[in-house]
Amino acid sequence: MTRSEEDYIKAIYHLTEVSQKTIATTALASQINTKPSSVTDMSKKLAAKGLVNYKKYQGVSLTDLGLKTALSIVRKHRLWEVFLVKKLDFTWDEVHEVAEQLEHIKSEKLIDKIDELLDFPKYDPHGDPIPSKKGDFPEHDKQLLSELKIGSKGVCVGVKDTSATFLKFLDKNKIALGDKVTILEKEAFDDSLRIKIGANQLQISNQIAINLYVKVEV
Amino acid sequence: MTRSEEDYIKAIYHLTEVSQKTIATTALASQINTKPSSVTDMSKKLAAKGLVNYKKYQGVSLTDLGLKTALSIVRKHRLWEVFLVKKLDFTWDEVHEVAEQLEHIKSEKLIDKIDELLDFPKYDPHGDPIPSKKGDFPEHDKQLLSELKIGSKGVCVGVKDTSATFLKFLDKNKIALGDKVTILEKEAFDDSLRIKIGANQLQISNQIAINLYVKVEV
DNA sequence: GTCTATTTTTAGTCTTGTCTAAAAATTATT
DNA sequence: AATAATTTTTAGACAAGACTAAAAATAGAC
Repeated sequence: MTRSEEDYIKAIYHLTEVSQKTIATTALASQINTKPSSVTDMSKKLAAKGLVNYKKYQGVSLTDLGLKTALSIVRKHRLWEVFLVKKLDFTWDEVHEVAEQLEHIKSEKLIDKIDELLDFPKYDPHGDPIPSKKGDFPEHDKQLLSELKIGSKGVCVGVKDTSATFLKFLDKNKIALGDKVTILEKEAFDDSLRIKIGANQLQISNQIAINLYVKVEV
Repeated sequence: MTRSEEDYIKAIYHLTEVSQKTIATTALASQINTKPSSVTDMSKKLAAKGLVNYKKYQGVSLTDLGLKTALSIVRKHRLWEVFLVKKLDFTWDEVHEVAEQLEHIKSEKLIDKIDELLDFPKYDPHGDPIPSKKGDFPEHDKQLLSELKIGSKGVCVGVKDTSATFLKFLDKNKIALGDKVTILEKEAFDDSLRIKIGANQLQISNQIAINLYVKVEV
């Protein structure tokens, strides 16, 4: 598999996570920063290799083989991210670009050993689950902070937006994965929330609340 | 720089280590497993980028910029090799192929952090010196085992042939870098040597002796 | 010093992955 | 249901890198 093919497979996978059904040519093109005509060409090639289902004018979807391939790439990406943060002191907003390169390294032994070195982590630095070698995901009953009722408590477990901007903003506000949160108040006017996080109280905008995942205490 | 360009630069560097002068098109082609005509094309491109000196029919040599580039790639390659052996328990005959991929990862921070994690090693698992960030090499007065006189003592510090075949052969004979050796006898007939290595005695062929570097005790 | 033999370069082709512009199909509108 | 708008595909072109075959230059042999 070429690097480009892997990028397409991964992009299709990520789009499928949100929209379920087949991925439209234009959607894939914009995800991958290319033109629809290029996507059409590549779709044919990937279909010929048995990685995607493709019918003219109907977009693409991953085959079982394609899904397996995608999961292997996602696994590598997320394991490398953990490695960068845990072993090399990268911050969580720095890891993406480098992992984007490292995910294409071809060596099964390498990634297995990295997994072992990290003691088989289940989540990457942004709280995204790391598929196992077989492709299974750890189950996680996370929900967006914005969905919680007043008074409910939870623990921050992930971010939906993984942009450096958002991550640095969280750092600045001393919000980190693992922190305990309680919803104190909801402001109907702008959907902002007053929360207790760790020992502090904080007023956070809806924009934050809809991008922060929490695991609710039962 | 593309991956291909980096491969050319590295190959020119390695050929220069042995032969000093300008590198012939055919020599470079065979090093890189390609055809002379492809080398000519690439030579022009690299010359246009200021990485090599190239004049028709006269081969190529690295410019200062080219040398700097080569050293940076060699540095990355060798640091990754150390990482694979020290942190991930790869054997010294397994590391080359993977390092060949990892050396192309573009992130200055990444390689600096790897360097730090490994505590700034000076030699790779085969005993080859690791250039510093600035491009300086640790000095090393090594010589081939075959060049030693009877009775002289030394320590194994490197291998000239880094093929998996040779490395595994050394493993099988319990010869490792760091081992102390003494030349006991030289067989004029086939240039084989009887040596003391660690606690054992061993008869080794000239083929081994001309591929094993030792640092002589003074 | 001429005449081979070898090396190197050129010219033209191929593949991968991309693009633009135009044509075809699908979807939306009324 | 017919037409307009959008999406998708095709056709043709281009850049990077590589290859083959032929031409040109250099090196070696006598």
